[in-house]
Amino acid sequence: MAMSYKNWATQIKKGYLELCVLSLIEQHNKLYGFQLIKLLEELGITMKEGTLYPLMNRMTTDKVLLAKWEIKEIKGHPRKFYSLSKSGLKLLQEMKEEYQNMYDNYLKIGERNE
Amino acid sequence: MAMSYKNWATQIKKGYLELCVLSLIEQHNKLYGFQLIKLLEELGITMKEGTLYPLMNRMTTDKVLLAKWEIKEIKGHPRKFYSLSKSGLKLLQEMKEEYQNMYDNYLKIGERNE
DNA sequence: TATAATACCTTGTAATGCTAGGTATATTGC
DNA sequence: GCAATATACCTAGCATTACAAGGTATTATA
Repeated sequence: MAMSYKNWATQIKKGYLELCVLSLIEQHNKLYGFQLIKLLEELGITMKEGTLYPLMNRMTTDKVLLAKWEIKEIKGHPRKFYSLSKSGLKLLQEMKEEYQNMYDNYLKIGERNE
Repeated sequence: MAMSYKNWATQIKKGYLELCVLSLIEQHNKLYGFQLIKLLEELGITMKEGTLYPLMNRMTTDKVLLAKWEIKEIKGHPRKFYSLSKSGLKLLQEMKEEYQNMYDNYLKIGERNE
């Protein structure tokens, strides 16, 4: 048998997670990876490390994000902070519009008479 | 260079298209493939044939959809009509909840004070 | 007799979420 | 002192799927 659509949530997450990550970074100005995972979790959005870190690296390579290591004041593992680049901000605006469009179009399906 | 996120719309479409297709079939009771493409287009949702037909076949194999050929009254190419199975209807309800959840969680990112 | 529209299908490619592992640092409990 | 946990980051490989680009068949139009 194929896979009984247990992975539907996985499918739709592609792209959605990028949108949420960029939105969070926009709101907080800068964030590091582990922090992002925690913040997303608080919002009810699950994102595994194996998903986040490759995503952050891709977006950094593509100059959507700027990355900067920071040594913690006293101790602990260094943190890699991400912030939006100019093109990243522009991309985010486009994503937001597109995402809103998709949601609005979805809602149209249920509409019959008005 | 990687790919400058031209395909973001492609990413997020995974899963979203399944939701829209199932919703449309629910609303119309039964639909055939070509008709679905037209209906989606009217709603502003682009879905290519090379995407739709494999999707319909997957969902039929997985018993989410029931398929039935119909010969047109007089002439023309036969049409394959799809309708929701019992499990398909259940799946759709779950998808709708999940999708709404995702949208609500996304909106939470922007919320600061209330 | 082309061309276009309807209506369905398939092969191959590119892209990515997740599993399951790994490394390193610091704190807490025994 | 030492095991366990938490923090913080990383990677290889797998499974999945939207799309491009091709195809077949039927009917209407120019």
